[in-house]
Amino acid sequence: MSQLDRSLIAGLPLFRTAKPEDLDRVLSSARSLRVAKDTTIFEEEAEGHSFFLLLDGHVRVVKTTPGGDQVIVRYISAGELIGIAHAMGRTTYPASAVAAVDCVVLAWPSAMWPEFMAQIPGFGETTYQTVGSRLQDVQARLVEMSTEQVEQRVARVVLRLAEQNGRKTGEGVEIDFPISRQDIAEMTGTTLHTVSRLLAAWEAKGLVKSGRQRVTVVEAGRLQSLAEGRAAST
Amino acid sequence: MSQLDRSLIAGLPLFRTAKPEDLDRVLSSARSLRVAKDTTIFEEEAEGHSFFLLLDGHVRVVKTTPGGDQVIVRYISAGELIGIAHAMGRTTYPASAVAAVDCVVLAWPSAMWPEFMAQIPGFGETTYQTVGSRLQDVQARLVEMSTEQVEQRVARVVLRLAEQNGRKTGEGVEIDFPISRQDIAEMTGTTLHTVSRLLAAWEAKGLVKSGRQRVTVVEAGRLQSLAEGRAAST
DNA sequence: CGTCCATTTGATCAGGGTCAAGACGAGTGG
DNA sequence: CCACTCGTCTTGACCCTGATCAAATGGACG
Repeated sequence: MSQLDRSLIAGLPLFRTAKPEDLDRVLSSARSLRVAKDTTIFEEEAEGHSFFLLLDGHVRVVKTTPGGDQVIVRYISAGELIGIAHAMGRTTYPASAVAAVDCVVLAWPSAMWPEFMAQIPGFGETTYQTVGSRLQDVQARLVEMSTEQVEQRVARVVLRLAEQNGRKTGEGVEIDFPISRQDIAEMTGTTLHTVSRLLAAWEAKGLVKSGRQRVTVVEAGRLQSLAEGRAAST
Repeated sequence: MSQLDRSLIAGLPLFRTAKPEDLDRVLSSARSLRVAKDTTIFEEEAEGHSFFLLLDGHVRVVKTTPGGDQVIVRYISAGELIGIAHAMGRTTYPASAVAAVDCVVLAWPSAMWPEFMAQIPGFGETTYQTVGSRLQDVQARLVEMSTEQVEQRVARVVLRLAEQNGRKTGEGVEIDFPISRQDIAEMTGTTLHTVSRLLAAWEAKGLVKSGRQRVTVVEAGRLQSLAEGRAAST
């Protein structure tokens, strides 16, 4: 159990205003763990004994219905906290977290949450803003689900993922973790069949390139037009 | 501008742990206003100069899309705060608030928010829990929108409204503010036509009673079955 | 009594879900 | 190195839920 290096977390917005000795204290109580692709970090409804900081990788947050349907609530990328149910006065996790790729996370017992809140300058403020912006985000998606056609929703999701987790390649911006048609369907409330058809149609028009668990946005502008409901010309 | 009475807010969870002198301070800086039915309290996107406490009545929180569609994000009932964008680091309101009935609200300038947070014991904690539970709620609705049929969603909304804002009558539990088919449609992502047909069908089966801007749940149990996707027998 | 909404209800139709097969590709074990 | 297998993706056919279009009815309120 060697001491983790301060530089791991020093650059994060979350610890922007923390003092160096705070960082050391935070790290000394952290367990760091490696999480293999497709492994569950924590399960919906389970006792929320820990909270986590994603150091590297991508995690999807998933809710499962009694009927067995899954919905991907959001993707988390490196630098963000996961499992902060505690911050909202919950004792169980409201959703499951699954590694979309091999990940590295830091974990702390939830019992330490109050200590972090009280002792690390800016920590509380930042996390509450995070919760607030997640609320904004989910509300916006609720509106989209209520008012938009499937094609618009899928276009939006693909654009957002490319924006937030994109890697520039020769052909455009590629979503930099493996994402299946099924995953996109679970983010947009449709089926993998419909997603497949849409991506095929877009590819034919040159808007995207895609393959097995891989999507690249080629013409963001025209995809944006689709997302906004104006039919893309040509 | 007479001093407001302490008893107006003394019973609220929000001020549960506040001291009497805090209550007086809070009230002395409050404007109280009467808001007529269908009047807008604040407008989406507008500068968030005030936050509000709903003392009496019901308020609906509405988002409007560029295309002009409206979505009712939630209903607020007496005792809750509205317009707390500030708590989440926003400067503009993320949605509009409209009085569903004649209302009474207290208003404070947003500039006082930090003061409330710092000086009133329990205030910060309670509001953050509120934000947290709204996030939970919206996420749950996102899952429903993604996975359930229209009939289930409408059944759920009617049940929830009756539960949270119900008044017991001779026939069952009546939602105690005027609510149109259009309103229900805007909460469930469907059309007033479909809502009308569903309510008519349910009424024929004795599950509900309804009329102009009025809905009464008669057989909550069987409606619950519908909400959960099991077809209601008979 | 007239006007304005909310509501109802019928007819039509299309977006997209469901069902069914197959093709493709990546990893595995022999 | 190759055959096999399993999971992802594609694509066609069909059909159902619920949106859209259109009109009429009925209360509530001035």
